[in-house]
Amino acid sequence: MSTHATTRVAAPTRREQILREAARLFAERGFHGVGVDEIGAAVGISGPGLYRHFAGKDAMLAELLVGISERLLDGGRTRVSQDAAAGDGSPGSLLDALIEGHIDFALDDRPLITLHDRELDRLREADRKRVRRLQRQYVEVWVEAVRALYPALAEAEARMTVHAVFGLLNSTPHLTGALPDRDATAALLHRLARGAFAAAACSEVPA
Amino acid sequence: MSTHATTRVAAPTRREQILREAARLFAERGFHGVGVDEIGAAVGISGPGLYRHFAGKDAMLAELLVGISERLLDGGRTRVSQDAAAGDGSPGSLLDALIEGHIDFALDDRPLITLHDRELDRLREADRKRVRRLQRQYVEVWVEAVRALYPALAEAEARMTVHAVFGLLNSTPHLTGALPDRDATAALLHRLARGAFAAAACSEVPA
DNA sequence: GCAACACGTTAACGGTCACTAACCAGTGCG
DNA sequence: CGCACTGGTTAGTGACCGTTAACGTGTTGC
Repeated sequence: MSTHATTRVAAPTRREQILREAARLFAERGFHGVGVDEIGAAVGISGPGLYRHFAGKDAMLAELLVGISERLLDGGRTRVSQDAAAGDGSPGSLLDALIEGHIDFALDDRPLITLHDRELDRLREADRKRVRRLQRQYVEVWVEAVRALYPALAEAEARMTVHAVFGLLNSTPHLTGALPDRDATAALLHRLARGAFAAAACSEVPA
Repeated sequence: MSTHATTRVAAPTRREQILREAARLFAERGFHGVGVDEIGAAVGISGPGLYRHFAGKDAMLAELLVGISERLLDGGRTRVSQDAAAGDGSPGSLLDALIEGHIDFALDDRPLITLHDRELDRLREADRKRVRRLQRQYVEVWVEAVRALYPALAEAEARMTVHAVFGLLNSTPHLTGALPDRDATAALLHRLARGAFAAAACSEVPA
């Protein structure tokens, strides 16, 4: 990859570099478990040099979590629009697109996924509310897609199912070590998610 | 251990009380995020009084995590034996029993479930290895049950599916606040898990 | 009665850690 | 040149926190 990269995806700026390493370290050892000196060391500068780029450790976590949540929501909404525009009819296409997008995210940004549901409580009130709002909106995008496909499914059950499927898709970080084959993993996860949704819709209230 | 405890389930001893509150606090704010004074305050004693019952903060976490892992594995193995003994034939009965047991655990001991996959790295090497070993054995119990029901499913995929289903079942702590109806929740989760397993077994390699 | 002990208490200590202060090298620019 | 600004550096500081020390108090067995 590009040391100079004359074109678009410019070389990763220092800020981004710091954020990436911080995400990795936070995911590995927890927010409180990693010191600013370690974060600095991970990008080649040491300790308080970070304060030229961030107001503090909290600010790094906040930017990470808000960033993840925004990217997830944006990605979801983009797929909704694309699917609506393409209007090719197949009823599950939107749900498939959402699942695929989430899987890409879970596989490519494992540290962020870990942080996303692990360190939310370490945020200041304002940031936490913002992240929760974004998360709620993302869930809502999914719930609508699910209910469009399975109209018989009640809203409460759809929402819980979406949460559960998130847990399923986000389970990849728990697989210690690199996973063997990315495509096969993605395909399997996709199948599992669809299976869960189908089961949710089937035999809704079992007497 | 027990001071005298002539009988079985005596009133909750101080130790157990401390463990429960510590689990709750660790789950809420992370191992490093909660101080010994808070744990003490949660059980009515203050600060260093805890050291009459535990060697240190680490020891509490270790006992919690080892305890969870042992209870899970024991529960799983018990159900395997019971199912084998009852030998009533229905092929999915063992898997259903495992799912049900895990759901009971996830719903009744939410803080422990949270700790179980969040704070493992805060343990000393020896304890961490022990917990991982127990977890691996528990997964293996599931993998065998799954492959007994779906013999066509490859072992690697079965194992990954089991991990994913754990993620699905363990998603309940993320549902902020008390869940509305325990039985309905359990039934839904059970259905989702079965759906995921069925999907894993279906159309194993898609060309 | 009293020694031993279980179970607390408060005070202090040592280390860690986020953050600040003060300082400094390079770069672009008039 | 001089000047400002960016992005570093090291040293220090105040707070927090896990742990230990020293001490006290009821209960229990002999």
